[in-house]
Amino acid sequence: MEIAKPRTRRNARIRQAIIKSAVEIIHHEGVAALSIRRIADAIDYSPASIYEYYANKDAILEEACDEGFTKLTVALREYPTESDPRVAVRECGVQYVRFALANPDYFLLMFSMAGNQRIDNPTESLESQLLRSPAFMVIHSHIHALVDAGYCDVKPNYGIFQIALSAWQMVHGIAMLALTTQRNAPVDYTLIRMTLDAWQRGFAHTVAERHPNESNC
Amino acid sequence: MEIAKPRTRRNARIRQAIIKSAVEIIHHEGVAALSIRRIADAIDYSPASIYEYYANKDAILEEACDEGFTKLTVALREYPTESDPRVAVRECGVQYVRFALANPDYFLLMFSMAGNQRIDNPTESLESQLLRSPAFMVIHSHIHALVDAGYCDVKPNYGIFQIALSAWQMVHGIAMLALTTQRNAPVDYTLIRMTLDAWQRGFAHTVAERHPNESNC
DNA sequence: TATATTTACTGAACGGTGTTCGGTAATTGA
DNA sequence: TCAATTACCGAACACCGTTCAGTAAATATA
Repeated sequence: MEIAKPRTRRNARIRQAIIKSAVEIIHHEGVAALSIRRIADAIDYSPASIYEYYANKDAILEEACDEGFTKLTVALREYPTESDPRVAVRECGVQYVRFALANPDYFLLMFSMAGNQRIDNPTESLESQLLRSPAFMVIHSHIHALVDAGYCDVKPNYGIFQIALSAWQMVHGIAMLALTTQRNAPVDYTLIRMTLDAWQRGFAHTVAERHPNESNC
Repeated sequence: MEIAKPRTRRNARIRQAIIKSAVEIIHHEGVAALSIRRIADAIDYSPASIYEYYANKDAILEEACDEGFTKLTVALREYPTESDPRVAVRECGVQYVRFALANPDYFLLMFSMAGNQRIDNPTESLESQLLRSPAFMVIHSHIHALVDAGYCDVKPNYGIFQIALSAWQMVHGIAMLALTTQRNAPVDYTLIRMTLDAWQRGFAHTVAERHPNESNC
């Protein structure tokens, strides 16, 4: 089993071709245009043959999404870690939004599939799940550097993980609203940077103080 | 044309029944279970008859989404305006997240349709478009009160509108990530309130100052 | 090399979808 | 009462994801 047999490699190549054409169709014609018959056409197979390589359409989409998250991780890593962590955090967020806007249908698909993902361990905490996600870890490590550099305080019940999650929520909201409700409007990255700087300023020094008159639940 | 004719009222009632059953199906069985034949069954008509009242399925979904945004607006208005604006802004955000989590499929549909909405005036600015949206205006007016009370500064190129948009982006990100990637995880509203307070703190007094080493574009 | 066995692939079909269209029944206005 | 409009439906079209029996090809066995 050390060396892959020809059959196994052919198998892998066809699986790859299926995913590749799926991603291309999504990118060029939108996710609505993607069908098993369309993929089969593109790789010169019959529709039924696709099912020799993937259990169903969802399995294909899942694998395409996994690739998408890998690409997203690469994009997030683009800004160097060794620079000013305040800038790194902000530019990492900018990269997130840029990726979303550059691959709108793909990005929307990634996050509409995310809920259907098979849960390997349902009892696993949200925190440990996210800490195994490379894309989230890029944000997390930048936040870590921000805290280490003293630009940001952590509280007992609101630590690096919570701040990183909040950063993800902020940039995800910017990206999603731009994709869904402002698809035609031009994107002003100067404004986005100002927003991200303001977000960051909120976590400087006084993270966990609550405003008065809190209402619970 | 002052008084509606019986035919017109019957027409309106059937249109309403179509939307009502559509919303019910989405709420009880998810958006994937919704079909023209399913709606026709529910209101005791043939599938073809539906097309006497709506041009196609998208027109039905659009009207259902409009209703959803109205319900969202009502939910956002739940917290009183006359209270401390800092708390009002935060609790308005909490209401946004609560609505999303209470109507997951409906909420996701609303924002997946939003991009397909017919644009009455394509040249209209994003700002004036949003200022006509009642749901956004609830957030906007709370931010207005926050600024008026002196808790928050405005800059020439980053005013009330931008702050309100940023607030929407923040709560939308929280809601969407909770719905898509953390659907099984329990939601901690205490943490969400801390996040929203931190967001708000970022806009206190020093909104538009940029961090060093800015990279443009 | 010849044969048995596993693998790869396909055509046709099933039940579902949104949508259209010709025809019929019901309602309306004159 | 009768013509004209409206409401409604059955049947069909073209697509979808998926299954399955059956055939062709590749592999393993002798």
